[in-house]
Amino acid sequence: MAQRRYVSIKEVAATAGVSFQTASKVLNGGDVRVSAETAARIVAAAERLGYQPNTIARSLVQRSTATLGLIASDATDVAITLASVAAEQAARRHGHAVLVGHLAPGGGDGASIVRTLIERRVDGVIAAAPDLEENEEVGELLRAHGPTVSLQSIPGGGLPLVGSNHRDTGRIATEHLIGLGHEAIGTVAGLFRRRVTRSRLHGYEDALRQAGIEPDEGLVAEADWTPAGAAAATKALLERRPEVTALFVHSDMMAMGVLSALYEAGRRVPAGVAVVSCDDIPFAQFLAPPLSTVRVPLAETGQRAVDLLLRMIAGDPVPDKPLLLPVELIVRESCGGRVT
Amino acid sequence: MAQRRYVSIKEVAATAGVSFQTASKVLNGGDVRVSAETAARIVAAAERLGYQPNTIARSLVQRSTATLGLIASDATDVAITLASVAAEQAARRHGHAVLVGHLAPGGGDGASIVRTLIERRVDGVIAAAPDLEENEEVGELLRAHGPTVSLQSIPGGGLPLVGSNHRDTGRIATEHLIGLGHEAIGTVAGLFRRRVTRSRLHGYEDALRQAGIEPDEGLVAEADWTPAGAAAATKALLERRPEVTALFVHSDMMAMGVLSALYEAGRRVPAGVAVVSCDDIPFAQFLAPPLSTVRVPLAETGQRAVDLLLRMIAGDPVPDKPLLLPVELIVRESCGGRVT
DNA sequence: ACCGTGTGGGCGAACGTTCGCTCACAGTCG
DNA sequence: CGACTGTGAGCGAACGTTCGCCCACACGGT
Repeated sequence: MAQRRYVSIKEVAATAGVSFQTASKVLNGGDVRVSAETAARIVAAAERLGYQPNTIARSLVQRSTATLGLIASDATDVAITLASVAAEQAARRHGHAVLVGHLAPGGGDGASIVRTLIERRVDGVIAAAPDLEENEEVGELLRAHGPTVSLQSIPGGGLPLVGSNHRDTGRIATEHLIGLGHEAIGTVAGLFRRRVTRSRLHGYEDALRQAGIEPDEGLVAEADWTPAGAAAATKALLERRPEVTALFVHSDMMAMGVLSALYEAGRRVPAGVAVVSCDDIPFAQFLAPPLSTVRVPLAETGQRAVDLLLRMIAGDPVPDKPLLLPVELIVRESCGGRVT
Repeated sequence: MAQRRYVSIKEVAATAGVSFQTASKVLNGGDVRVSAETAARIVAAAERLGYQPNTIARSLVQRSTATLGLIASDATDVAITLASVAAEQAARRHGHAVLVGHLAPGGGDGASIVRTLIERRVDGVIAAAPDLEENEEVGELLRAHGPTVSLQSIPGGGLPLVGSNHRDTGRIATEHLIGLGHEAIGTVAGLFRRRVTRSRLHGYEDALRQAGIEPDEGLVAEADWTPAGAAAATKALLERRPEVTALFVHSDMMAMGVLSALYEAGRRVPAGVAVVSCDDIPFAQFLAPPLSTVRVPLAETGQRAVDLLLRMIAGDPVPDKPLLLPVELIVRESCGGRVT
């Protein structure tokens, strides 16, 4: 457990009887103007001594750390975790490590996280935290810093975005409910000040209007993305509009709270109230009843964000349009119908 | 978005009219043998130029990166996510950044992750991936490397551990079920080859024997920690021992699958089968019915691991005994009784 | 014998810091 | 008035690499 003294390339070179720069060439560099035997000797020495290249020193001269920064939210939200894990794995596949920072609840420490990342000279940043949407300072820091891809809008704009079409999501979910014959369709939405929420609400209203149903504000409940918040919002909604027969919920995590509130209120799902949600987190099918939901390609979002970021780092132009991945309705039982 | 050219301390020094070493002293060092006015001038210059210290260079000379490595499992398991997020936040509170690697399913890339961390010269490593328990190579690398704290046993031993008392967990859950009058108590366990599983199973048997009930192997089902695996295991158990009236499940994530399988089999919870699980992940109370579970202090585990790791890095002796945090039964509805 | 041309390897410089020593200068004391 | 002390700042070296230029040597052709 003793603090390991790392062996440097100089020691390797010494035991192989060459200059350390030559050793560097064969061990890490590509410009191999070295005879095969010398190279073999160096490699053998490195092997024997257990040489581990010091990427810190390398980064210093190359001015690039092969490290990405990832800002994630507090992450009791499984959906975000999914995207960020996928992002990390994708980055590693491309030889990059990932430095993470998880926002404290509220997201007030965003700027300090970004500064940490900058000081460590990450080559680029992925912002996977909805809370950042309200953080001006982070937006500025990120824009000033360097390549950044975000998974949600960042104040001030100008940062490339990878995500999904939220308006479609809201529309698809609502249309499905309409198709099943529902008319009093409520929605348990995320925080109104978030774009995701507003887009999904637009999709919801689009579908309603298209079916000739006038949206009713009383059927819209705001919640804070947590199961607890959603449960409370659902309870209030139920009291306000007991005639509601279907609910579009803005995330699977919130759907858990909704289901729980419905259960407590004695409303059966789907018989009493039909539920469609969004995300399709891995255990959505294990809820009771199995959740019908509009699948958002979370893992793919993470990967695509990394791909894009890496291209930007390589010098490719940044896209001017957000990259929106398609969503897809997954029908299970909570909506009460296999009508697709 | 252009690759930002960072301003170095030399530029700051130049505009302040001092040597860069002096600037270094006031900006980052502690040894301030500098007049107040000079210092002010330097700080002002740094401010104006937007100086961001380059920790890469600093790390090189100080031979310490103020960065920790975190190896996490694939992380659809909320419990692990909880611990690792808490660990990251604790690390940051102490001025350390965290480099993460998420194991691929199966955990075969553990060694490559560790190597990435070592090459980046992390000051210490936290292993928060149960899959590592079967990875010899990772054990060796970690032991050879430097300070490491693990949240589960690592092959070869010798690495300090922070966790909870799994045997207690199994005992407490089972005792509660016994106290409610159950006798045919089954268990949906994790993978048998994991220590956690064996310890919890021991606790389960302890409780049974203490109550004069002889453990029945047919009542023990193995699952792979996923909801899907647990659902399948439950189904099989139900067919094998339809007389079972209570189930101790080895994790809340698996409990979701268990609940789902029970629901499908038409067994009501808790009326038909009582369920107690372990972990108490944040949404355990939003399952249907709300889950009774033995709370494992996951976040605290992550924090304590970081505390310990930091102390080890500072040179404190490594503890010879695992640090086991106490667990606590949380009674909700799935067990069918408020008897404590 | 001379010049060119490869080939194999050495070597200085640079990356941006920290660390500790040196040094100039002014003030204080005997 | 000289020696000592303390203060403020400079400066060389080092951390472990990569990068590109330089050099020695051997070989082939004229």
